[in-house]
Amino acid sequence: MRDRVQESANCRGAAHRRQHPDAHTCDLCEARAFNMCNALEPHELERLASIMSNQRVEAGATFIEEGAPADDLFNLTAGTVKVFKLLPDGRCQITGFMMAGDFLGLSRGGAYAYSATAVTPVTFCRFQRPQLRGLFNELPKIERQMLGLAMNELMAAQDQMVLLGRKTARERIASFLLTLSDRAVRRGRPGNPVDLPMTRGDIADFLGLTTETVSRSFTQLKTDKVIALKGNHGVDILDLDALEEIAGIDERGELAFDGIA
Amino acid sequence: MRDRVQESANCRGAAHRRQHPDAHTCDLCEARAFNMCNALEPHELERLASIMSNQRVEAGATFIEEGAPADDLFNLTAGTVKVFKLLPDGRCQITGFMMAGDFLGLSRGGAYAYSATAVTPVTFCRFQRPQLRGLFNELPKIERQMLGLAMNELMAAQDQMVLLGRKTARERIASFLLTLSDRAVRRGRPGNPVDLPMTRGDIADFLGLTTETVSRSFTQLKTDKVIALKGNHGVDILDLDALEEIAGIDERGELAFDGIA
DNA sequence: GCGTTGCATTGATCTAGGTCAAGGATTGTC
DNA sequence: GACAATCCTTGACCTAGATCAATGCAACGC
Repeated sequence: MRDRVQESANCRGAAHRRQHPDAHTCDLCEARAFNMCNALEPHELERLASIMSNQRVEAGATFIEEGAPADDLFNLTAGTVKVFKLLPDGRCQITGFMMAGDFLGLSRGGAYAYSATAVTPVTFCRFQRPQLRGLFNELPKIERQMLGLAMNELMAAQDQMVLLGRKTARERIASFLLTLSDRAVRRGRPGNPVDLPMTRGDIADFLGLTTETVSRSFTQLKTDKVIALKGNHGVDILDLDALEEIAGIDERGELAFDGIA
Repeated sequence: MRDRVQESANCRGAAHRRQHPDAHTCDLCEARAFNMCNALEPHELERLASIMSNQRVEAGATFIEEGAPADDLFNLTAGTVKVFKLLPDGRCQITGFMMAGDFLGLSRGGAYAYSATAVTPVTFCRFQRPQLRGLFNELPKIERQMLGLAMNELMAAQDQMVLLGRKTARERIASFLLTLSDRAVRRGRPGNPVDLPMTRGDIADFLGLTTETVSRSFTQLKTDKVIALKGNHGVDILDLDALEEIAGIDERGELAFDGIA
């Protein structure tokens, strides 16, 4: 979980795209509709593509390490990434699972503010900070778009604080499933058989629980006929109303950020 | 805690400033150095002041209510505000204590994403969203500044998730004291006798604990000679190293956001 | 100056979820 | 397609912090 990704070693497979980044790359991008490129015109997109590289990392690769020099910014185009922080004694808190369209690379004092590990194979656009900063002046639209993304993430973080501070294990699991379902829908995928690419341990580290409690809560919801488990990485929502009731509603409803308002 | 503030009823005292907002108002602003006005030239500041109103609310006043139409944005200039969310059954999670320079008024789907109540008497600049949005086009600097503020808040939120998800009661209290101390220093106030304007109940709702546990943790730290209590609203840090050790370090260190990098 | 009234502290007890320990089920590899 | 390596589930037990219940204290109005 802690080995740094070597570009040369881990980014095969996307190499040809990396060497010829062009507008075409962006045309095919599945994340296009909900990331910072959203508002850009074709020629602006080309400008953006000219300063980025397309990369791919395998599941398990840690490509951002908390405290390391924050040279780059990442925009996910496919796959799932866990973003986490460690306490000195090794306790882990996952602060978010990132998916297509999400941004990565927050820095504080020039160092990454968190670590990031691929949960599935992942592809992303990689930007060098100075170049991206230059582009901000050229295309202020991007900055506005990023502000929107940041605000959305901030609201998601606040929901997560409510979850971590005040919800029971059962409520946390219910909220988690609904959130994942919503995110899938927003990305044009089915919201019902919920896809759980991460392990029970990851879910535990995200929800402030232990693997055992996560497992027990799943079986409890299964016993109550609210969900059905499809292997380790899928969940069927059998009774959506019940699940929402358990979760305490609130997380549903559009996560749409309205400009700055 | 839930009564809506009536402008006419609660904003006396600042009325004359509200009717004549001008650059002078901003000249005297104590929050100037660390809020969104930071980067503005005098004439730009004047432009900003022309679309805002200065207001004051008393301790206990709830001036933002979750779910209400998010018409305005607020920029605190003095005092402390608690930002919180409620679960359907009344459980409360405070997602942050806001101070001079902080922004308030995040919205989702046109409605405020949280409630905000003044912990002490509070003053703020109030903006109507459409007007502020217009100004963004005119002064993109503001947008950049806001992006920085949002990123900083996001990092603080991530630290808080680690606290809520993985820290013990004792560690939470230690972290909380250090964070408050740092924020005071960043605002040019003494960092050592830490000022706690909020109640034990508020602290509990922020740290995901109960009043009793907060109280017990304070007395425990007092017994260990790490802190001394100065009444209910002040704490002397006697052994900073010990406190940092208990907190798990990490939150200290500049919260400085580096542009977008 | 003196009740009143919300805080804060402290104690006794309870419990949700953690910890420890054993199997079972998947998944990937050769 | 069998083995290894994870990952998941379940059970027995334990503990940090919640809950319930007094009691102490200090700020404020009159």
